[in-house]
Amino acid sequence: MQKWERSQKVADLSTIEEIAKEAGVSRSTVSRVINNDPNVNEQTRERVLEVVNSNNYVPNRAARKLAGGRTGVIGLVIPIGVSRLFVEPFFPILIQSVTNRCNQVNRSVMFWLGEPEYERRSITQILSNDLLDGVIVSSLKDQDPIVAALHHSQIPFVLIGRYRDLPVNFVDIDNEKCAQVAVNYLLQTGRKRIATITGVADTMVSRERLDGYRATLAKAGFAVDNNLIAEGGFVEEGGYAAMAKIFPHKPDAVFATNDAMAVGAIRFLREQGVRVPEDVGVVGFDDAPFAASYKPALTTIAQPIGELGRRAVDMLVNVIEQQPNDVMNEIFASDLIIRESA
Amino acid sequence: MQKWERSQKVADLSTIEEIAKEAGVSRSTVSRVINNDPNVNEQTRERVLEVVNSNNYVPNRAARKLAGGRTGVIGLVIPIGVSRLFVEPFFPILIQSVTNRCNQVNRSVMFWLGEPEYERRSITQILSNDLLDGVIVSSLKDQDPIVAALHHSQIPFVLIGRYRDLPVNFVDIDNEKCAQVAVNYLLQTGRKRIATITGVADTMVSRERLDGYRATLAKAGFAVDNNLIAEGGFVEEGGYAAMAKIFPHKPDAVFATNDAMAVGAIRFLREQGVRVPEDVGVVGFDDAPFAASYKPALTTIAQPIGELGRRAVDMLVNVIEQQPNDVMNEIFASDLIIRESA
DNA sequence: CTTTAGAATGGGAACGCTCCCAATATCTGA
DNA sequence: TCAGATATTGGGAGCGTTCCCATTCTAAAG
Repeated sequence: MQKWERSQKVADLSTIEEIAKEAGVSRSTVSRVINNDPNVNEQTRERVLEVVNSNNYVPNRAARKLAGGRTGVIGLVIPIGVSRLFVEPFFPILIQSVTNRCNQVNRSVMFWLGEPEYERRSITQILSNDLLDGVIVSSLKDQDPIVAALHHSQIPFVLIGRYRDLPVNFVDIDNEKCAQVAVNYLLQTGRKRIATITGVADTMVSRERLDGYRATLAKAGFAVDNNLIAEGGFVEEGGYAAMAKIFPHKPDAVFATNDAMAVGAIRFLREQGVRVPEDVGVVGFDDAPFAASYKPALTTIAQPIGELGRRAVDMLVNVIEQQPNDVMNEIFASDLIIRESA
Repeated sequence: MQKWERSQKVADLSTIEEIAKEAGVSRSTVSRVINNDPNVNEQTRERVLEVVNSNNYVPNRAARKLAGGRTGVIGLVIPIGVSRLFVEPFFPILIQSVTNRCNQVNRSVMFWLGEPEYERRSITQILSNDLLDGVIVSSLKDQDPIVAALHHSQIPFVLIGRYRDLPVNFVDIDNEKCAQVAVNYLLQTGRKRIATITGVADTMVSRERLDGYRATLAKAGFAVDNNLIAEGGFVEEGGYAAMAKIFPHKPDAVFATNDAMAVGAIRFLREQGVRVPEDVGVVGFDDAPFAASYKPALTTIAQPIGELGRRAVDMLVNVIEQQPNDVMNEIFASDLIIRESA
């Protein structure tokens, strides 16, 4: 009930003008204080701050926005369907890390999840949503029109995962390198017929991981057998189906480009009476929370998902506030976690 | 590229005043049209609408709010930590269904995910976030101060899951009844020592499921053995640990109050060489996406999660627009899905 | 043909903030 | 001691809406 009273008090002095009066200064001075303008006398600042805090004053975001300021609201757009959203741990972790960081830096998050497909309406809604200071977009398909639209608009934005066609701000991991590490490990452990299960076509991340797979195999002097490549759409069922397609071609290892598909693949193998890792080694990708406790525990590439989300927020805030001329990129390292499955 | 040009056009005529000029009417008339005021000549309305549409005009939400209108933004608050968020499929599905419905009814979603704990600051931030028309809250603990705060403020809100201490709007399932169905099924199949793994203490949902378990057992003439009750915190690890505690007391069945814990319990049982369902039957709760493909396929209670989310949105929109005097409640039915684990 | 109710429309004021410029207070050095 | 900076502060204007009241127009009634 105490908190209840506090929140009651919120309503008492709720405009900048009221705070100003209480503190014995002008509206402008209060504005300067809450916006960290250096041109304020230190004592005045303290006095104002005290009134602000004791009244639990929070500036009205709508008014602030209208007057040309910022709202402190960041948009998060993840254009994928339900099926992936709740199967891949990537997304909950990402969402969590983005929202947490936003809260830390005193921002709110507005959310758009995978519409079946962008229509003009959705994009318009996001872009012309005057409440947003900036936007974070993850898991794009190639040519997703939202990027061009965002790029053309003046709204600051950051991608999680890179984009080919335009110079944009992004954070990402080095997918090609990751694939290389995974495949090399498989090669080192003596595998000869290494398959791969790819994610979603039209996707940078899928393409890069596949490129890495191909390049590494080629470099090691192995021919790439297209029968050993199948698409799994990043979901467990897809991994199962892809494994079914690949299996007749006698792989002795599989690089599944995420853990959900690795699990699907293992499920298929198990049903065939194939032992993992003895007969076929499986490497996943993501280091999902279940990866360690799964039987067999998954050998997998650990993406710093939380770090990606946090950095995306920081980068976006930086773009919003500093308006730099150059685009910013940041590539994160990932590790191979060796466990039981390969 | 076409879409790009469209979004360019958005910027052209972007204020109500410009639209008014273009349509040859006043600001007020345009406002009436976009707010569906009946006092507008039909021809005028059409003309205005045409200009609005061809210019892809969207009213400025900040201005609208400031002038006393609505923003069309709904807050979604889910006060749980990461650990549950990405382990329980309940949340992604809920989030997805809420955001989708919001998009359908032309609303945006603003998001607060499980802070370690509410501080005054968080609540203030949510409540005094003048950008919100209303709030949906899910997965509360008892006495969560946000409910009292919300209740006291004038902000319309709807809970997903009921709340004991105050008359509030909510949607929910009948947890007690569900538990009854699950336990009765176990009894019917001849189980004699039925255990239960509860979720998070201080939680209506846990308490209700436990009450249902107790009542059903009592009604069937069985004594309730507290050794057969353990808390699992709604996570897989917790289910495993709870099963470890219960196991020495020779249960022949377990009602796990969600699927994640059911999986944890089965993992433990398997490690002990116990067969499921032959030696110990396991019933879960949620009908998680993995429940059907799990081995053994989970017998579980199917909650209409998507429906809960959608109805919560509809109810909230109704509250926002109609401002009814009475609180609204809606209880959804759930089904027992019989598969292999019991 | 005039009057009047009602339909349709227009425009001022206000919402709470930031930006900008002007005004005042304080300090510096010769 | 005084001009000229410099530090601090104050207040008007305006952001794009909605609400409310006033005004204009229309058509029916007398």
